[in-house]
Amino acid sequence: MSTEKPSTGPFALGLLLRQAHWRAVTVMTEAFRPLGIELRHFAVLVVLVEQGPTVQRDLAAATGSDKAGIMRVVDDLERMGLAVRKAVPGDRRVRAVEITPEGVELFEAAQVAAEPLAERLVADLRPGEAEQLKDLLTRFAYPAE
Amino acid sequence: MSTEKPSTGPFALGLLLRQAHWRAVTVMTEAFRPLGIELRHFAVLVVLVEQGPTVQRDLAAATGSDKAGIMRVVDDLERMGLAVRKAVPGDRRVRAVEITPEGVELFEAAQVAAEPLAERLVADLRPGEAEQLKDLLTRFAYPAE
DNA sequence: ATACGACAGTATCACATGTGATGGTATCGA
DNA sequence: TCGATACCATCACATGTGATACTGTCGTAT
Repeated sequence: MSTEKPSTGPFALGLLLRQAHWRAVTVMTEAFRPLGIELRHFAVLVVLVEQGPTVQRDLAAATGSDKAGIMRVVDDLERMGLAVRKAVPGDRRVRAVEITPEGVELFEAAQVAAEPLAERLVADLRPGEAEQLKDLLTRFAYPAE
Repeated sequence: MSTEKPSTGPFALGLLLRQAHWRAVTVMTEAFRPLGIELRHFAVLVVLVEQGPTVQRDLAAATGSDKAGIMRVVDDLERMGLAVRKAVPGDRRVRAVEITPEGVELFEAAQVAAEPLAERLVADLRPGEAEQLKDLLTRFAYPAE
């Protein structure tokens, strides 16, 4: 599935981003496989840990998927016992999603599992270059205004 | 569709790559829309221009999609008159895909259309940083060996 | 008070994409 | 020459994803 090294031209950067993203996704997916979850499940868990109980609408906004996709992910998480939907007093339309103790446990296990892989991803970069890359990517991905 | 700025941790780099890649894809897709093709069509054209007539299996390897996907893309290109399947003398199993003059024409038009957008993508970076980013991404995406 | 628009969540559909099976051809070895 | 094996392109199918329509609830204004 690996692609060729791109040549120059206006598309070089895009192709590089694609390949780099693909590599990161592949490695992380592999890391999560033994835990029984996929990236998108974990992405939701991250938000739940950082923000506490969250409405599905906000989960969709925070992860970039749409509400239908979030519904399926939350369905999965609920089936696995990693999160629960709870009624919100005062607004019966919304159902807040809350992480369970099992979910927290798995989240921490995922952190531990991912750490060495994240290290290995940037192993070929010289000291400091990883931070440099993150800085450049941040400014590229979130241009001013 | 835009996601939140990622925090720190082992996943920051992956999330940044995702967001950066998404931005590049969005911009380029928009650039190709008036030409009537999509990114994956153009990706095949790039290979055809750079390497000349190419077997479908190699196209699949070069673009990262699978053989069935390549078949559908080549179907599209043939329908649009941008490429043709030609029998290969000496091996009747394979059909080499070759770009047509119309294909070359559209390829060059796409280059012209993409150039200013590629500039704009890196407009927020300081001089030289675009090359730096490309260099880092290359070493990240294609680790030694 | 009720009628209306806005919105959260759900269910359903259409479509795109990846995987396994099939047909046909070339290559190798006996 | 013939049979076995390898390989390419295609087809048919299953799976997953995004878009659409629907239900129930809330806020608001008349």
